[in-house]
Amino acid sequence: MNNYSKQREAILDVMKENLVHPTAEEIYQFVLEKEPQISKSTVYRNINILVELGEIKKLNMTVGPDRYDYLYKEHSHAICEKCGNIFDFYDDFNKEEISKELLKQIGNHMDINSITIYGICEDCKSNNKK
Amino acid sequence: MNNYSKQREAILDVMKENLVHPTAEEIYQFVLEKEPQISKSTVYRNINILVELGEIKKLNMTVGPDRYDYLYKEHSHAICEKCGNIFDFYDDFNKEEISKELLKQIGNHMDINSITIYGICEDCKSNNKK
DNA sequence: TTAAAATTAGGAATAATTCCTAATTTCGGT
DNA sequence: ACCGAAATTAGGAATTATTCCTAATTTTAA
Repeated sequence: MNNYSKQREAILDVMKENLVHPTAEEIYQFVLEKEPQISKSTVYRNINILVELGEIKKLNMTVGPDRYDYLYKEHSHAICEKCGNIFDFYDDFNKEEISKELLKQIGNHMDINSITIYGICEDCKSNNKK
Repeated sequence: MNNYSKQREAILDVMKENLVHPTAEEIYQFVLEKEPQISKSTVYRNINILVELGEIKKLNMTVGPDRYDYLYKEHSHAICEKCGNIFDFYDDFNKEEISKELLKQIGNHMDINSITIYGICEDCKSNNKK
């Protein structure tokens, strides 16, 4: 795993150009413009490889399909569990500190990749159509 | 939405008895023992209702299907992105404080439901079969 | 330049979840 | 307790999201 291919390049380019947390399907649609013959399985396979390589990040959604993010700059995410909106969040609270706290509590080291906050956003609170 | 049904009751009971973060399929299997005629769609529908009612929490997984948790006591989760292991995490770092920070950054209120940490656990680090 | 290894397109297969419908259960008012 | 309206159910079909399979093509590295 890790040979060059213009398809994988195009997918990474799309991620760099679109900082909008696209779904796999949306990435596929964007990439089609650059590589009209690309197949969806290639998109999925390469997304997974790029996640594995740490080039992009998978955002685990409560609502709808998972989303992906290119980390041009280290940040975390706050996700609305109702509408799926994602708010970028530049950590002031510190991973190292939380990491130490976590270690104390679960008696287990963990390499922290990200901290995600799940909640209900302002709009969903006011448009409360429950 | 919100009439009594023994099926929904049984699902909530299962969640209270099994503090193991089951998947929807696992919940279905557990509930079958109490309600042998229950259908899977009923399980899915009621899981969603219980999440909506705030009785149980949905855990958004990186690997495998999503999991659910009954919050017998308020806590957060640290999830291994490789093996899917979930570590319960009793917040010492304070939601209120993070909430204020978030507000400053994204200029938007949000009711924080949970904070989830994603990373790679000790075991996956050492058994590094990448 | 060439053989091995990796990647691809395209579509089939699988997994997870939601939707549909007619029958049953629950609820609220009397 | 009875009755009509509203909610819920079982069962299965349908949909959505993702992975897997295969033969052909591309990339790599000697």
